[in-house]
Amino acid sequence: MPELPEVETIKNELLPHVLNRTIKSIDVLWDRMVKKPAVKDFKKQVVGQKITSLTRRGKYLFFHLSGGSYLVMHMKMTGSLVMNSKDTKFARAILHLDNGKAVYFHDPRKFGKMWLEKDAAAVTSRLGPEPLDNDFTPAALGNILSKRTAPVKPVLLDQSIIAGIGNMYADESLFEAKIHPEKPANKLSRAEIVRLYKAIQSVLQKALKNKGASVRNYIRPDGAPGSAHDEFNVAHGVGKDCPRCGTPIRRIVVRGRGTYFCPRCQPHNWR
DNA sequence: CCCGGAACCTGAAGGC
DNA sequence: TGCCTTCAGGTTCCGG
Repeated sequence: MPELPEVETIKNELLPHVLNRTIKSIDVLWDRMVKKPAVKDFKKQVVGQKITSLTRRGKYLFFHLSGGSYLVMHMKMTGSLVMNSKDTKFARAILHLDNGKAVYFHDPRKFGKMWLEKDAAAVTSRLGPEPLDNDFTPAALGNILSKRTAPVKPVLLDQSIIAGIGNMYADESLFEAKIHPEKPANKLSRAEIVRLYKAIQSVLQKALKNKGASVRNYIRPDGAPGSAHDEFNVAHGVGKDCPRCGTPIRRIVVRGRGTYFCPRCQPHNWR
């Protein structure tokens, strides 16, 4: 599902198609995907606008419009953006551009949303730091974790704490850092914090290099899949056995989220 | 404040 | 083979 590496890939690959293009018309095929304003007003306010930039923050995508407002999109679990798609079975909205091309918002599960904001800060002010930004340091991560008593995994998933990490990259990062997903965040040792920091960086960078992970419907704007899932170690139980020690991968539920980990490499080493 | 759970959805997977 | 149930999970909202 689209997390930071997937949304970043969508942004990078969509940009050349949409930059400086004017939106000629919009088909909304599933009204409830438009959060605000009402569909009729939404269309009125978007049609005729030029796309002056495309940016990402966390898992949100921002189309900067010439009028100064922002068309915001969130893919949630099964959304994808495809240029000139031929498969329209799950198309929920279509943006027609003045170069004859069209952006298709596909979403089998209908969780995805798009809406208008006058100010991007309405969305971004509620988000924690970008994990790949320079100001996100091991010290910053340690500071965040030291204030939380919750299990470390749901802390990684909380977008107001760190933006962009979802279920699969949280599992992969904790595996790489050899940390049990249920270990209370404030009980991580200094060494574990550094390992987790490095793991988050390498897991996200590697996924970016591979253009995202194509599990659950994610495809890139040109219709091709990403390949980051080929390098997953534990997410979704891949392989069933730990690639490092051969121990069977375990699945538990942490705060309602399916969680895969190696009970031997990620030991219960507290209290 | 913090937490748990429901709601939103429907394709896929599992059980019988 | 096929019907029925359960699961998946990002975000928001509601209740305790």
